[in-house]
Amino acid sequence: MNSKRLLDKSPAGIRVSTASGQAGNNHHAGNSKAYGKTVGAADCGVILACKNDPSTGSFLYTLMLDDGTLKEYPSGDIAQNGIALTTSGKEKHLDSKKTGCSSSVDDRDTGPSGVQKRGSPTYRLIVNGRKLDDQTLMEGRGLGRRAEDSKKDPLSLGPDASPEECYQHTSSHIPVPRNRKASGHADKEVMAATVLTSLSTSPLVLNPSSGTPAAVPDATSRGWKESLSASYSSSTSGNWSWDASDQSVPSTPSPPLSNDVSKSFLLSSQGDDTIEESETTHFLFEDPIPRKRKNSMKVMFKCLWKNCDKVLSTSSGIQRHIRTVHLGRNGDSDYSDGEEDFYYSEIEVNVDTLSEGLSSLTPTSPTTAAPPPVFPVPELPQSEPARIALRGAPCHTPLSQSAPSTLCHIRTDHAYQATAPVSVPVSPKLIQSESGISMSWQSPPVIFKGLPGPVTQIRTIGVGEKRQPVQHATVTKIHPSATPAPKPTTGARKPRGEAKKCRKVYGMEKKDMWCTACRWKKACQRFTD
DNA sequence: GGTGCCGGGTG
DNA sequence: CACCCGGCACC
Repeated sequence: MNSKRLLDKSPAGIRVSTASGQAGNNHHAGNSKAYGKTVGAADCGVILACKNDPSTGSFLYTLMLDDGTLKEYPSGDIAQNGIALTTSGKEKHLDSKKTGCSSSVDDRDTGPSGVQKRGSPTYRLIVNGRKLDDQTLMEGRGLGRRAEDSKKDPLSLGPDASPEECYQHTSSHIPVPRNRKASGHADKEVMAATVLTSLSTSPLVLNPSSGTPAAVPDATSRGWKESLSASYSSSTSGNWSWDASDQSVPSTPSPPLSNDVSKSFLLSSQGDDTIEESETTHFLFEDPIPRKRKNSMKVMFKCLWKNCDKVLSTSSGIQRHIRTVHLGRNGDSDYSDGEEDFYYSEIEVNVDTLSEGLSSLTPTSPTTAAPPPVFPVPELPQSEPARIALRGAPCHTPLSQSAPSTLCHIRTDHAYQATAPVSVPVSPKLIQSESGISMSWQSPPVIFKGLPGPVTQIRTIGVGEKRQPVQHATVTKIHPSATPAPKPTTGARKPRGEAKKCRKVYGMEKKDMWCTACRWKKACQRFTD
């Protein structure tokens, strides 16, 4: 279960954009495919997208150069300029099966046909005749990505980066490298890449064409959910910038989790969480060490103009882009009346890691304290360009939906000492942020401890335990009235769980195999109810 | 009576 | 805090 520990690094250098715009509305249509790949070579930037040019029948590769500018190259030019896209893989079957809509990533982990998921082709990007394998690719990247930001980057251009293949790949379909399990980093980045990729292609609220937030295509959602669930099963996955500075932002949209997500998560967790060697369990659920990732945020600027998803690394660049392309102004002039600010968003990309997310999800994490609200992003003031962190993306991307909400609980043997997630039995309608933004509070559909079971919620809700007040405290900050009256149910004992506990499983003679809680005569954390 | 685990004690 | 344990409720 190496896959449980994934996503140590976020694909900072990975930038994806839907060349055709439509911001997520048709990213399954196969009209345009986006691939993010940062190539360390100085003479190459980031391949942002590969899009089909219906007028010429050829394909255009959108490259972001290190200076933040975008250039488009016909596929022919790409080849002529020495950038060739090849693959050594044999992933055809995968591609054809997944018609670009379903997530291949999650299948890798959770699908029944897990075998096929291993051993992805080795995608290669050839730059000026130099074949860049994963190792090479990670050595240096454009977009200001620091070399240490990533050890591996399995996300590469699709197999046979021919236009054909390019065409077939949707943004939600990222080839998953195989035979990379050993390091584990590959999977991490795959997950990270998938998340970012899908995110960037999700509908933008500011995009009029995107319609209501709920308009996210099912396929997209499913892909998201699947990929996310995969990352959940990895036990460590993305912290989508839930850093402290962002907690104060009440407008962080993050729709409630779907049951699918939780289900997937639970299932995967359950599968992983069967009786194992305690050592393994310890390893898998080991508490990540919280770290600061403040300075690991890379700010990118994304054009919000309808049907335009340009992503540039500099504000000036994006402003220039908007002025020239969308506002029809003289591109040479640096004059800016600030109007451009309306048309691009600042995107914080956590270049550090996705996996550290869990570690930061402390009991006071907004995840538990403030369930992601569901609402459209209000118009952003001109004075401050839209600041949309990934988790706060204006659209209800699956990422924002679930990443923070579902990754919040770490299961450890000491988990009982941490604040356990509590499903507050409050109607979503009752919760409203002080800013007037309605928030949807659903009982976390995701059970934190890996072992699903109805009892868990009953238990957390119904019993006044020491751990509960912490939860209430944080909730109260959001909306005191939403907090049920403290239960003075002293003496109320929660019903005994039905699950076998360590004592029964291992027996007294193997007490050292018990979870710590059991050893300490605390509520078993290994076999939760 | 065995078990789970709360509540409290100790270092 | 980590660790331990008395004692009680549940089965």
